[in-house]
Amino acid sequence: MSTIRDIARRAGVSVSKASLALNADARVRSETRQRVLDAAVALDYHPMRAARSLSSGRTWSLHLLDPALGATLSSGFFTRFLRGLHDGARDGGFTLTVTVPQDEGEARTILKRLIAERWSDGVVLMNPSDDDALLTDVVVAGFPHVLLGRSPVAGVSTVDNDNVAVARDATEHLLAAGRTSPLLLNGPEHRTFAQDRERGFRAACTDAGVEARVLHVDGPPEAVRPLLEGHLDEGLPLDAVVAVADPHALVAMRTLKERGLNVPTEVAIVGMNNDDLTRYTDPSLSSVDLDAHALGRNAVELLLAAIDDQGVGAGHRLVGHTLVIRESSL
Amino acid sequence: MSTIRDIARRAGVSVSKASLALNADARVRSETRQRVLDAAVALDYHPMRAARSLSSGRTWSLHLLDPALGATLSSGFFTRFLRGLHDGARDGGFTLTVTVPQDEGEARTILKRLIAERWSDGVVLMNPSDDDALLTDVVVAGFPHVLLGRSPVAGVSTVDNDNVAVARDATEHLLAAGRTSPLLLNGPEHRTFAQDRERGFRAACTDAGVEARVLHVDGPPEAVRPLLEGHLDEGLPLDAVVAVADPHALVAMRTLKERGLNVPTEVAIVGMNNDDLTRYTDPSLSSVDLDAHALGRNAVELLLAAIDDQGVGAGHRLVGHTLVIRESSL
DNA sequence: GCCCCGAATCGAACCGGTTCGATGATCTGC
DNA sequence: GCAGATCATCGAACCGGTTCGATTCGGGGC
Repeated sequence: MSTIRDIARRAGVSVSKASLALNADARVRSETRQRVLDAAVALDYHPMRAARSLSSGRTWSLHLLDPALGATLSSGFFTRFLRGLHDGARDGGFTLTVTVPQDEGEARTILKRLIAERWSDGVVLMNPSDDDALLTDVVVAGFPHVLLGRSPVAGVSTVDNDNVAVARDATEHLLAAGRTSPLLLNGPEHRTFAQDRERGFRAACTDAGVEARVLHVDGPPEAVRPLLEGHLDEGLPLDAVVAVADPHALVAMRTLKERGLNVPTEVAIVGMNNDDLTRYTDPSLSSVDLDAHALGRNAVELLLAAIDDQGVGAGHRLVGHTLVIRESSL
Repeated sequence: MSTIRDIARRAGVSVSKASLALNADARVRSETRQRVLDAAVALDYHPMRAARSLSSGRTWSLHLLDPALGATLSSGFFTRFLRGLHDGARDGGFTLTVTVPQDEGEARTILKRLIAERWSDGVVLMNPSDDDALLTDVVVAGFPHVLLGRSPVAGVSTVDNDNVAVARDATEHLLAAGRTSPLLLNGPEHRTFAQDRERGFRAACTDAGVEARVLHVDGPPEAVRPLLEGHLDEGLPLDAVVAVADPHALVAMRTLKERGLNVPTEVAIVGMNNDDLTRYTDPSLSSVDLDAHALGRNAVELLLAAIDDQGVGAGHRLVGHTLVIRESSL
């Protein structure tokens, strides 16, 4: 393993000049710089990360902190988001590190260590639960960060979809085809994304002059079944379902079929997240693609801006979505 | 931010003794150690990662290098594997870093930098393509590593399932129910896992005295459709399908239904990887769970052993699997 | 009472980079 | 031709830990 001192010796310059040359500093003549670079190539020199971090104060790494490891979202969403983060980080010369705490408490401990031990220059927060402590921590510490989703705490940078529009678009698509009794299978009532989606759903229903019905699913996708059966048992009309996530849509589809209702002729369904397998189900599932990759890239952009300029305030980005129409809503 | 010198000063000891105390060295009296620890807590001291790395030569981080980011596997598999890696790393006091090269060439560059810049103590290799260069690199460098899958190159540590048994179990399950015309929808012929699974499939067929038919799918899951249609058009008998991955199974299921064949009564199907959504499809899909979490944990264990004892040779671990029976093979 | 050994302790060196401050050389302008 | 500014250059300090080697101290054995 060669060090910068080896390079300096071979190029016949001092260590300090070698460092400046390698970092393209203007104070070194281009002819000298070339000699240093040649030496570096000849000796297959690579600066040691730890040493560089120690002296420069930059770690050149970003951190993803996700208590659920994307478990509550569709799995395809998580990998695409990760890839988006990664691509952005790489373009900025950064590395991506992932930590998966078991719960919110551990997440806080890890976040504190992460900041105190200075092993990352910034952090991406995913899926924090309703406890705002984590977000408050990061704001108080003034540490570069970005949250996926909408923040209940002020001063937090965020990247998100326009969830109102996401739900409105899905609903309008169903209503435009002449459906008149739509149902929203929504997430837990207290989560902001669920509130936004409900607002979008209701707006579309109002515009079309139809009644909006909403069920809140708290728990695994299987919880959809009894809720939906209850809805049908009450004799309420139903010819369109908007589901907060694809697994919920699939459980709904299955439940409806078992009750003798055909999808999509009698009931049309649209899910969200555009999970990998949606195109292979029977019938294939329409879904709103949230462009997880773009969410990731935008998250990193905000993060890098905060790192470069610590004084910058909280930033916010909204990322576009796409309705992917498949058989379940034809 | 407090440093170890602050701790030493407050505890009234030298910096060196503070360091020893913090690392629980036997040379320091427990009473003195306590004083140091108290000082550390009082000042909320956290040793800076970069400094520790530089002096100790350990980065306390592991690296996952995956050109495909699990894209070729079911998405649920990747996150479970990642979680297994993460849990193992955490128990060993390590951090997990993920890098996602665009292709095999970039993967090699990154691997070389990773080793040269010493930003990880070990690397987990996933999905290297058929090019053996990457594996050869890591063996030549003598760098701690572990490969997910079977290695075509000698001297590589591996973690894998017993793919022969995986396919045999799935096939036996179908044949035990009285099926007599099984078909294996396998992966690319040149991949070792596909070869192993074919062997297991054929073994089970031979034992049961039925003819083994195999189709090789190279490309996206959609490629299953024309292959399977060709098989049916030839008039070949078919009452059982073993698919190399769940998406393939779903495409097969769909194709069969469109040809008027009922699943599972006329044709039973078993997939592999036990993807998240398999339980929500219609009918729900039987699948072999490869215990991705255990694969991850075992990978880390091998890695840590190699890091602690550089002299240790290549290690190999086989992880058990579980057949999850659902409606598609009843 | 003396010597030896081990334990406790500390200062200093070290890891491999970056950056500051001083020095000497070259150039400009009058 | 010389003062003053500009520039290249280098040694040394620094980042914050770990670890080596030397020193001091106390206790046990003869």
